[in-house]
Amino acid sequence: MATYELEHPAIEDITLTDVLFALSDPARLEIVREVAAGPLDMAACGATNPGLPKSTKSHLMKVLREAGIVRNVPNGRGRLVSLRKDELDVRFPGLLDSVLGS
Amino acid sequence: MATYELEHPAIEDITLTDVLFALSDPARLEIVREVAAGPLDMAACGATNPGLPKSTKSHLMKVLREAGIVRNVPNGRGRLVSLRKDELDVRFPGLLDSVLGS
DNA sequence: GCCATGGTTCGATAATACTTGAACAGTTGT
DNA sequence: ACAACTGTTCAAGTATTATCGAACCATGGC
Repeated sequence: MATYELEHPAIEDITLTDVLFALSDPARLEIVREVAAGPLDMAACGATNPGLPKSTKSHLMKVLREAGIVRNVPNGRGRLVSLRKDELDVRFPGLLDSVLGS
Repeated sequence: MATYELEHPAIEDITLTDVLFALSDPARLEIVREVAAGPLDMAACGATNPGLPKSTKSHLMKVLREAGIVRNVPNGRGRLVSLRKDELDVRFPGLLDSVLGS
């Protein structure tokens, strides 16, 4: 069947509280930090959490994606994860930089 | 008995994830916005939530206080709530401004 | 001292969120 | 087509958090 894309919220539907909640978990925040440097294969990120079950990692990623923080697109056999930085910087100016800088 | 002060975390014990979590709830974020303008009697804040039971409000305030976002000191018969802005600005530069500005 | 006022704490219940194995779905390579 | 590989979804169990009445505590005024 066709490559299946996951749902991503439109930039205007992203809420501040959902973003803050998604970032309030250490494991998720760590993923965001890793991805902040540039897009990463899903298999590659989460290096700090080696034994993490894949279903758990998938769920963490889902929360980040549904909050509008991360974009997750099919890439070959796996998926490429990237930070929606430009969009977030417009929607919540300075937020990402202050969080990642702390 | 003596005036009872509540526990407040030292600035260096405040964690980013706890702060983000405390701010990720709409009702708590609203309280922070109200207090951002200046210290407020506890009875005065929460104007947007008229029917809120006092035990619930007390709990919301506790989460904000334990996260290190708010200071809560006895004031006459009631309590005065204030934002720990100066401290937070040192610990997490730009964070509060970007959250409150969004 | 006594009462009214303003908040905290406790306890029980409801609602959310997290974790994980197992089953399933797409893609690549042979 | 088949097998290997990645990741998603489902479902069930666990854990954390929210809610709110009732009881309690401290203060101020009388």
